[in-house]
Amino acid sequence: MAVAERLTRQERREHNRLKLLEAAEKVFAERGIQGASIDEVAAEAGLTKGAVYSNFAGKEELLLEVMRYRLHGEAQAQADRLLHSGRDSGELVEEFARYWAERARAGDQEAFAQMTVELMIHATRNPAVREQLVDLVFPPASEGRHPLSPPGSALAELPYAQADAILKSLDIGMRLLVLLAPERCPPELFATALGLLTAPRSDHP
Amino acid sequence: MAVAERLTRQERREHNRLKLLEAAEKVFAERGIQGASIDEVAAEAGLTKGAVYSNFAGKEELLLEVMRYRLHGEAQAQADRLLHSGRDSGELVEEFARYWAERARAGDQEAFAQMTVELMIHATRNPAVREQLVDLVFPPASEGRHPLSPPGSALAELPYAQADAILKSLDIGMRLLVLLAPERCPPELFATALGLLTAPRSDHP
DNA sequence: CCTTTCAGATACTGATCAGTATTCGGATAC
DNA sequence: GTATCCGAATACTGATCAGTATCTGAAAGG
Repeated sequence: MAVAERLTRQERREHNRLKLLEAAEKVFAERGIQGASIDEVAAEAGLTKGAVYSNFAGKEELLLEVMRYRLHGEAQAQADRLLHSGRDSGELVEEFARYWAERARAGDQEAFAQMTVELMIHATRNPAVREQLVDLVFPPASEGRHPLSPPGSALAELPYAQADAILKSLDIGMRLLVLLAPERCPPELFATALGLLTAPRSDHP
Repeated sequence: MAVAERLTRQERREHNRLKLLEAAEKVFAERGIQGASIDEVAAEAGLTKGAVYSNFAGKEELLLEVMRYRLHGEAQAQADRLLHSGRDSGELVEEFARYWAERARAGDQEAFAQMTVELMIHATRNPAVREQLVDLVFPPASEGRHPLSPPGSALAELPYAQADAILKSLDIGMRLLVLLAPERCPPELFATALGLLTAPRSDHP
């Protein structure tokens, strides 16, 4: 285990960069964005402040890099795969809801949810950050029907952007309530809410 | 205007306490909970740090007092009146949605929304705060049908607590998205979402 | 009036932290 | 093997801030 690895400079640098990103996610979530210190992030990664400033321009850039790293990471890829598989909409909704609850229960997700919300608030006060975060949260809009709204449901009658914004609101809002009070807002409730939104429309034009 | 008012000690103290609460709300929203300094809150109120520590035990208590003040204040009273007037559920939903959008657009609401979300996150890390905030956000549960879910709607078939949690998730989540990106998530979308949730159920048992 | 009281002002302390300047040591290049 | 380079460690600076200890002036009380 403790075999001193012999790495090239480049390898070592990349390795350290990743360790810093992971440490930052953890520490930012634990302490809050404003409460987290660069020193603590570095220590969590087994490095020092020098490493942080050598790899990132400052706290703010570190923050955004963590978001990018995560959003492009495995978790998001998985959700995307689920969302854009050619699957039937009905079971897709069910599966997505199950997946959501499962991840909400898993601890690893908590850190990210906390950081996301905090970064949103932070972005509200900082136009430069806001712009970048909006691009991350609302990627270039698709057209047509939202993958999570089965044809025939009321949700499916909305333009993509609207359905998307509604679902994202529910997603982020419920994540927050689950974090705050899982006993009042259990993760399974997401499936219920999603069910309501995607229920077949009672059709009188 | 600048007539030096002659007040009793008690009057002056109460007056200053209120000024501090209002200043705190503004500063906490502008700078963030961790970023706001007691000195700045005091200055915003035209007072000094001494006044804050004379009226509140510390930063944390000030924070919670602001929440209580606001939640019991005029705005909330108004919403409650709306919610519990004996009105017909259908127009109640409409009116509530209109009210929601109107307040989301008004600047005064922004500060509170930001503070609420931040305090939620803060509470997540601090059990004592969490407990108090949960009591504020989820007041002693009512029974039966939720006032915002018209009889016959799918939402009305859920227990009060579940309907409540779903609506609160949507509320807080959309507030956050409206704050972050009103151009992607306009306040009117709340009415749309609420309409979906409270649409009459397509009834096959 | 003159004394007491106390809300709030002022002054201070200790701690934390972002960012910078400098140094160090191992990898790289020759 | 020696010189160079550069990523990270270390040391330092200036600023901020929560909380405390002390002081002050005006209202309360006689």
